[in-house]
Amino acid sequence: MKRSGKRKTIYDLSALSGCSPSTVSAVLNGSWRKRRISEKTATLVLKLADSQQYTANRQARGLRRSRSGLVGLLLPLYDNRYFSSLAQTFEAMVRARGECPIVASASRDPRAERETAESLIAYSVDELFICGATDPDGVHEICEKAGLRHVNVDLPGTRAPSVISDNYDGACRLTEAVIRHCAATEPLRPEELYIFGGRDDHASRERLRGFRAVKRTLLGADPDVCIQPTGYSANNTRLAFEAFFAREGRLPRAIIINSTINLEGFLRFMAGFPDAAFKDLVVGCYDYDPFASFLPFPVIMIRQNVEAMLARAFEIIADPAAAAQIHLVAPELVPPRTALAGPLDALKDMPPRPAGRTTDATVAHPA
Amino acid sequence: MKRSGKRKTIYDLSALSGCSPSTVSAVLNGSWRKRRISEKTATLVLKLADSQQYTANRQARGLRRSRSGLVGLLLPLYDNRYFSSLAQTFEAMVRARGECPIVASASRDPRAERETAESLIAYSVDELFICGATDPDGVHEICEKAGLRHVNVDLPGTRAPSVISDNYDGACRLTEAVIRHCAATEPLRPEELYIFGGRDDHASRERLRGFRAVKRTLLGADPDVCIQPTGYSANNTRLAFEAFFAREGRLPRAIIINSTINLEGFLRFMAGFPDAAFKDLVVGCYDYDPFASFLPFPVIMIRQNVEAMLARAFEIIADPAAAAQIHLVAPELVPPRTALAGPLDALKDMPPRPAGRTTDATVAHPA
DNA sequence: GGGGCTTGCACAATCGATGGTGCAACTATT
DNA sequence: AATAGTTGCACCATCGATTGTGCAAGCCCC
Repeated sequence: MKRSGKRKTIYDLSALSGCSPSTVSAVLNGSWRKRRISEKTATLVLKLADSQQYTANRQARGLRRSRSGLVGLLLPLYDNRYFSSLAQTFEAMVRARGECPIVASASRDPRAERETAESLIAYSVDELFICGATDPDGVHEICEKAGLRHVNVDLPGTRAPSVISDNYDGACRLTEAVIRHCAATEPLRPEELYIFGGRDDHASRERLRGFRAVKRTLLGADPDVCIQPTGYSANNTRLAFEAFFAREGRLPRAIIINSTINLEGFLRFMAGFPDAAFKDLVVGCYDYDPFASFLPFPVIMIRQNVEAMLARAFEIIADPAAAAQIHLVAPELVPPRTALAGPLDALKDMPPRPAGRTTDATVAHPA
Repeated sequence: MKRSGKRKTIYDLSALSGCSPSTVSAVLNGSWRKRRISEKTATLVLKLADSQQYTANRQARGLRRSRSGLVGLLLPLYDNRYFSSLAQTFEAMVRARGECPIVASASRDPRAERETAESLIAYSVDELFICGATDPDGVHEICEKAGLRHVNVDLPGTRAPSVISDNYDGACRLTEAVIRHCAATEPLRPEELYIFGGRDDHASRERLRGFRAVKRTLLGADPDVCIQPTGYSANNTRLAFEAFFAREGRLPRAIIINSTINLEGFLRFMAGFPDAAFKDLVVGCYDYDPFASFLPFPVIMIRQNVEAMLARAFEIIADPAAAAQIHLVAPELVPPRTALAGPLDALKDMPPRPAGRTTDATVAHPA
C-alpha cells in the first residue's frame, strides 16, 4: 500500500547495508562462505533482504548464468485427464527438485511444437520434457542446436531418449480383456469387435498392432473393416459412429477406443439415444478417466503409469550419457467401475468447518 | 548434428554481417525503420538471422525492457476438467495475443500461492491471472509491491478486480433443477436433499446460500443436517458418504455435490455397490465434466463459462483504471447426458489415414 | 619490525538486447 | 561553394546478478 515502488535489487540492498553489490549478491545466493564474507555481514544483508522483501531478478541471474531454473513440459493439450494428470505430476516433481515448472501446449501441431520449443528455449529453460509430440525429432533438432537437454515422453523420437507406455502390451491386454468380458455372455465373433480413433502416430500404431494380433489369436480373424481411425477428434469420432449406425442400424458389440478424446466423441453419439440402447455394449479405452470408468456400460480402461514414466524421464534427463533409445513403461489395466486415486490425493486439504450456518455471504447478490 | 554449438546472438550476426550489434538488434526487433536503417541492411541481417537460426534471448531482452512477454496463470491444480479447460482456454487466448502463457499451480495452499506468485514475479511475468486462490488478497499484496497487473478469477479478492461465476445464481438454478427432476417421480421432502463438499471459500458459501434459499422456498425447510462440507478432497467425500450410509442404510434421494473432485469421492463410494443401487438417485454437481454427465443416474451439472470469464478478465487486466470490484459471469445449467464441445474442438486434427494395414511398427516388441 | 599468511571485502567485466545520442557522408539549396 | 538538412549507422550506457581478481588490514612468527 505505502510503497508501490519497483522491485528491490542488490544495488538497493548494497546502498542500505553499506556493502558492495557483489557482497550482497554472494550473501543472497549462498556463495558467501566460499567468498569469505563474514557471518556478521551475511546476517545483516539477509535481515535487510527479508525486511525489504527482496527477490532476485531471475532474468538477470539467468542471463549471467545462462540457466534459468525453469524446467519445461511441452504438451499437446491440457484438457483431458491423462495430460492434466501428467502436468500435475510433472509440476510436483519439478517443485520437489526446487525448480520452476513451465508448461506449454502445442496442439499436436508439428509447427506449433517447434515454435513452442523455440519459445521455451528463448526463455532459457534448463531442460525440456517433450510429451506427446507429433514430431519429436523436429523438436529434438531445435533442442540440440541450443544445447538443451531433452527427453521424449509418451511418443518416441529416434534422436533422443524416449519414455513411453508399452502400448502394444497394453493393447493386447485391453483387447483380451474386452473379448473375455464379452465371452461371458456369448463368444465374440471377429466382426463384432471394432476399434475407433487413432491416427498415424506411434501410440496408435502400436495399439492397433496389439489389437490385431490378439484378435487374430483369440478370434481367428481380423477384418480390416473393424479398424476405424478417426484421428484425435471428438467430432470426427461422433461422425464415424453416426455413419456406422446409419449403415448397420446398430453398434458393434464391443468397441475399443483409442483415447478418451474419441470416447468423448462417443458421448456425443450416445446423447441421441437412451442408456438402454447401450446395455449390451462393452468398451475398452485408452487412458484412464475416473468418470468414464463409471459409464452405464462396462468400460475397461488402460491407465498409463504417469508417475513411473516421469520418474524414468527425470532419471534419463539427468544422465548425460543417455542414448536415443526407447524405454517402455507398463500401463495398467483398469476394470470397469474403478475409482483410482490420482495426483490430487497428494494435496492436503484444509480441515472442513463443522456443519452449521455459514450463510455469511460477502457479496450482495443482485436480487 | 554438425553444429551443436551455442545459441547465436546479435554479436554473432553483427560479426557476420559487418553491422554493429545495435543495428542487428534494431532490425530484428522491428524498430529499424524508426532508426533509419536501410532496407538493404535490414534484408541482409534478416536473411542472415534466418540462415543462422537466430532466436533472441528473452532473458536479456526482458532484463533490458523489464518485461518478459510472459503472462502467468496461477491455478490451484490441473487435474480436473474445469481447471484443465481453463488452462487450455487461457493458453489459446494468450497465444492469440502473441505472448507466452506460463501456468503454475499452487495446490490451494495460501503459502504455496504466495511463493508461486513470487516465483512468477521473479521471472518478470507481465500480467498475472490469479485463479481459484485461497488467499487472493495475500497474492495481491505481493503483486502490488512488484507493480504487477493482476486479476482474480474464480475466487474473488477484496483488493483487486475479480471475475467469478455467479455461484449463487448457479446454485439456485441447480437446486431447483434437481428438485424438479425428483418431483417428476414424487415430491421431494427437505430432508431428502443433501449437499456434500465445499469449504469456507467464497464459491462454496455462495453455493450453499443458493442451496438453502431455494430449499426453503420450494421445500419449505432447510435442515442443517443436510449440509455436509467435506472440503475439496475426494477421500474425505468418500468417507462422508460411507459414514452417511453406515448411519442411514441408504443414500439421500438427491445430492448436490460441490465440485467434480467431490464427485470423484462419490465414485469411490459407488465402486462398492452395483449401479442398480443408484437407480433412483438424482445428483447436481458443480463444474461440468463430460463423462460425469453420462453416469448411470441423472447428473445435472453447472458449467462455468470459462471463455466468458477469461475474456472478461483479459479486458479488465488491460484497463489501468479497473476497480477492485467483483464481476459476475452467469454459469450454464447442463442437463444430464449432455456432451458439450470444449476448447479441444478448436484444435484441428490431421485427416485420418484411410483404414488399412498399418502394422509397420517401429519398435520391436520384446516378445 | 618485517615478511608472509589469512580475513574480508570491493572492483570490474560479463551475459545479450535495447535505445538515446552522436557523427560521418550525402544531397539539396541558394 | 558554403550552409543546411537528411540518411544510415556506430557507440555506449544500461538492465540485475554473477564471479574472477585484486588488495588493504589484521595477525603470526622469528
